Amino acid sequence: MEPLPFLRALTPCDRCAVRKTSLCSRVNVDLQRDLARLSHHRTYRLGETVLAEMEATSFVGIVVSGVLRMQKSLEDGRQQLVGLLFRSDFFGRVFGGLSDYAIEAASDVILCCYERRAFERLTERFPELEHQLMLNTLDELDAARDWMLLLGCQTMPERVASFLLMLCRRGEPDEWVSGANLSIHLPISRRDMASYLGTTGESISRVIHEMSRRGIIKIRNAQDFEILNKRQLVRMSGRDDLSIRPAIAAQSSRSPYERLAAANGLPRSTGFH
Amino acid sequence: MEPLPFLRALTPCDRCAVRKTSLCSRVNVDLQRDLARLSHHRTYRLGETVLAEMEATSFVGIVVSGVLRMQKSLEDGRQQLVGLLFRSDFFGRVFGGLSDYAIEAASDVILCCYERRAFERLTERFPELEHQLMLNTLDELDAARDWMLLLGCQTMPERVASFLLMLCRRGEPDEWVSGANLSIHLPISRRDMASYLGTTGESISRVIHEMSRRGIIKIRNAQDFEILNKRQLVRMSGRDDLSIRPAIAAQSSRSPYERLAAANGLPRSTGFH
DNA sequence: TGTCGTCTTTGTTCTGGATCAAATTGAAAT
DNA sequence: ATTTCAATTTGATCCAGAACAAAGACGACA
Repeated sequence: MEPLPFLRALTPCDRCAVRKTSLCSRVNVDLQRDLARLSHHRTYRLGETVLAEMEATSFVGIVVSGVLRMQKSLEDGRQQLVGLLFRSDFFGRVFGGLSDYAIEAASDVILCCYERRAFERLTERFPELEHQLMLNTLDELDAARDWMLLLGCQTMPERVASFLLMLCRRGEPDEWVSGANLSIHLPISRRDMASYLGTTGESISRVIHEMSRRGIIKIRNAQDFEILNKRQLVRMSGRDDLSIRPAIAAQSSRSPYERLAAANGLPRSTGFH
Repeated sequence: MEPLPFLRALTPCDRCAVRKTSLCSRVNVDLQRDLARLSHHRTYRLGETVLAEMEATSFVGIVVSGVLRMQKSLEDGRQQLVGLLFRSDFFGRVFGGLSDYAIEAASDVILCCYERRAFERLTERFPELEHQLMLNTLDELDAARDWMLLLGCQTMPERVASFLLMLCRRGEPDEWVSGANLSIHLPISRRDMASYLGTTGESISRVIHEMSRRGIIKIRNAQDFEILNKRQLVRMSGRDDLSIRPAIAAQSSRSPYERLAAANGLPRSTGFH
C-alpha cells in the first residue's frame, strides 16, 4: 500500500527512469527511503573506468542508463568481457571488497550509486535487501554458466546468434517492436562483442554478413540490425529459444549421457546449414 | 545409522567430516541444531545423476565426500562442465527451483542434504544463513567468471596448468604435502576434464605428456601426478599464482587498455616456450 | 569540403586443436 | 590367466577461425 504523497518527502527515486524494474524498488518503503537518502548519481563517458580490476570496491549501485562492461585481463593484454550490465542492473562487488574484474563504461552511462560499506550495513538491518541481492546474484551465476557453455563448446555462428538474441531480451526495451521484425541496436563496439564471445572482430564481421546474405538479418549499419527470421536465428544459436523459458520445463526422459550417445558420429558442421 | 536415544542431543553433525569448513558450521548453534534436524545423508555412485538439468530442485546440501560435477548440455550432445564441487561445498539451486544444469556424481559421493523448501524457510527465519549462502554464491560467481576468462582466451597448455593448480588448492587436502613436490590426484575422467576446459581428451593427453617431457610434472599413472616445478607450472598457466591472493592487491598503475596497447604485436605462442 | 584517425569490412595465409583412426593400457568379469 | 570393454595415448589429417594485411566507411574537426 503506497502512502499518500504528502505523507513523506518525495525522493529523486520517485521519478527515476529505472524505478519500476530495479532491485531498489522491490523492497519495502522504509528501506526505499533509506536507500534514496544514501544514493547519488555519477556519470561516465564511453571508455572510462568505473572500478578497476583488483581495486577495493568503494561503491555499488544500479545502472540508470547506458551499458557497463565487466572485464578481466591477463598480463599480456588479452581480455575477456565477463558480463554486460544494462539499465536497472546492479553492479559492484559487495561483501569482500576486491573486485576481480574491471567495470568500465561501454557507452556513456548514468549510475545510481551507494557507498559500499553503508549499503552493506543496510543489508544487515534489512534482510529483504540482502535477499533481493541474493536473487540477483543467483541469476548472474546462471548467466555466467550459460556463457561458459557458449565459450566452451559453441561455434562462432552459434555465439553470434546467441548474442543477438540476448540483446533482444536484455537491450533497451523501447528499441524493439514485438512484431515480426525485431530491431537490434548494438550498444558496444565490435572489439567488446568479440571479447564477450571469445573471438575476434573479423570473425564477427564475417558471421554477421553471412547472416545477412542468408536473409536472417538486415544490416542497417554497423550497429543496427533487423531480425528478419527469428526462428532461424534461434535455430542457428543452437539453443532452445532463450527468450521463452517455461515456468516448469517438461522433464526430459533422456539423460544427457543418453543424448550424447545418440549424437555419436555427428557430421561436422560449419555452423551454417 | 541411528543414534542411540539418549544421545539425541548430540547431532550427527558433531562428528561430521566437513564440520570445520562447511557453510553449516559458520552459523550460530540454534541454527546449527535446526539444520542438523533437517539433514539426511544420501550416497551416489560414480556417474549417477543427483539432480537433472531443468528438473525442479527438491533438495540442496553439502558435499561430505567425493566430487560432484555441474554440467550443461546442448540438444546435439555437446556438453560443458560448468563447475566441480568438492568436500564441504554447497550444492543445489535455492530460490527459483529449476536448476539449469545437471548435478552428477563425478566419483562415489556422500551428500548431506536438506529438503529445499524447508531450507529456504530456514533462511527466512535466520538471515545469517542467507548471508553465508550469499558469500558462497558470490565466490562461485567470481570463480565462474574466472573460468570464462580461461575458456574465452587461454591456450590449452594454460588451461591445463590452471586446472592442475586449481586442484592443488581445492582437491583433497590430505592428498598433498606442502613441501617442494606436490601430489595431484585427478578425481575425474579425461572426458570430464576436457569438458571443463572446453577441449578434447586427446588434447589434454598431449599437453600433460608434454609437461612431463619438460620435467614440470611427473606422471605416476593416468590420474596421479606430481608437480616437480610449481613455479614453471604457474608461469605456464598465464596467471598470477592462483593460490596466493593477497588480502589487498597492489594497485596496478596501468589500465587494461594501456596494457593492451603495450602488448600489440606480440609474437604467436605455442603455449610452451 | 578535405584530412585525419578510428572502426569495420574484406581478402589471404597459417596454425592450434579438433577430428578421425589405431594402438596400448588397465580394470572387471569369467 | 583370458576375454571384454572402456579409458587413455599416440599418430595422421583437416579445418574453423586466428592472425596478418589492406582497403573502405564514417565521424570529428577545421
